[in-house]
Amino acid sequence: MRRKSFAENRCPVARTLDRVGDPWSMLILRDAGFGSTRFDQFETSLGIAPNMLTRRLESLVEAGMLERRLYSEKPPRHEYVLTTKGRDFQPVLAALKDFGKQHYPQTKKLPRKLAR
Amino acid sequence: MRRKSFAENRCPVARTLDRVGDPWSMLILRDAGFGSTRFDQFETSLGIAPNMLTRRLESLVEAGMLERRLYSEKPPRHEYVLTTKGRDFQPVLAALKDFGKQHYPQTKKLPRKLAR
DNA sequence: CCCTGTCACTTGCATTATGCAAGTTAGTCT
DNA sequence: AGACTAACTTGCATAATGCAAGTGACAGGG
Repeated sequence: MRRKSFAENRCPVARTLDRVGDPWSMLILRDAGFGSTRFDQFETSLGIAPNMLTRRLESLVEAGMLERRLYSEKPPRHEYVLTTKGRDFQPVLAALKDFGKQHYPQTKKLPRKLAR
Repeated sequence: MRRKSFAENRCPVARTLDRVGDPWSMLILRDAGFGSTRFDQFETSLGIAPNMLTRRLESLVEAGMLERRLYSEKPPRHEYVLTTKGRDFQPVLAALKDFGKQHYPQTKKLPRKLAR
C-alpha cells in the first residue's frame, strides 16, 4: 500500500519526513552539499540505480530542495542545484553525521590509501 | 528487492540512515523523547498499524536506540525506553523540527482550541 | 464462573516501493 | 561512420508498507 502521508501532520518533524524521509533523499542532499550537481555524479558517488535516482531527484525538486536547471542546450543537459531550502537542510545532515561518527563507527577497515 | 544496505558505508550519515532512515523510526524516537514508552501510546499517538510498530520497535532495539524492558510480570508487559544512544539522537530530531517549522509550515488551520 | 476490557501483539493479504539489468535518445569526438 | 558520453527509460522480481481482523494473558465486575 501507499506509504502513509504526513504532509498535513501537526508535527514539523513529520511534515519534513514526508518529503525527505527516505535514505536516498538525504544522501542526495548530502552529496549536493558537497558540490555534486550532475546525474552521473550522484549515480557513481552513491551507487544508486538510475531509475531510483530519477525518482528521488524529481521528488526533491518537488519538495523545493533542489532546482533542475539546464546547463547546456546543444545536447540538452540538466544539473541539480541546492535551493535555499536545501541549504537550510544541511544542519540536519550535520547532526546525523555527528551522531553516526559517535554511535555507529565504521567497522570495516580499509587500507589507508583507499580511505577517505 | 531488498533495500540496499549502508551499514558498512564510509559515510556516517549513511550508516545512521541504515538503522533509522525511515519516517516511522524517527517519529517513534521523537515520541519516546516526549515520554512515550508503551506500545499503545505509540500506536495511538502516531496512528501506526500495530504490525508496523512491532517491526520498527524491534529494529530500534536492535539498533541500540531503545531498550525493551519488562514492567509487569503478572500480565507480561513491556515498555520501550530510550537508551543513551537514543537520547543522543534527539539533536537530529530538533534539527528536523526547526527545518520543518521554517520550510514546511502547517497548511491546514485547526480551530485554536484544538491546535497544539 | 462468565463476560467485558486492556495491552501487546500476530496473521493474512493487497498494494507500493526498491533494485538490478538492459535499452534509449541526442548529441560529440575521432 | 563508429565509439563515446550524459541522462534517462523500461521490464520485471522481490521487499516493505498498511489495513483489517484475530490472538493470548490477565484483571475486574456481576
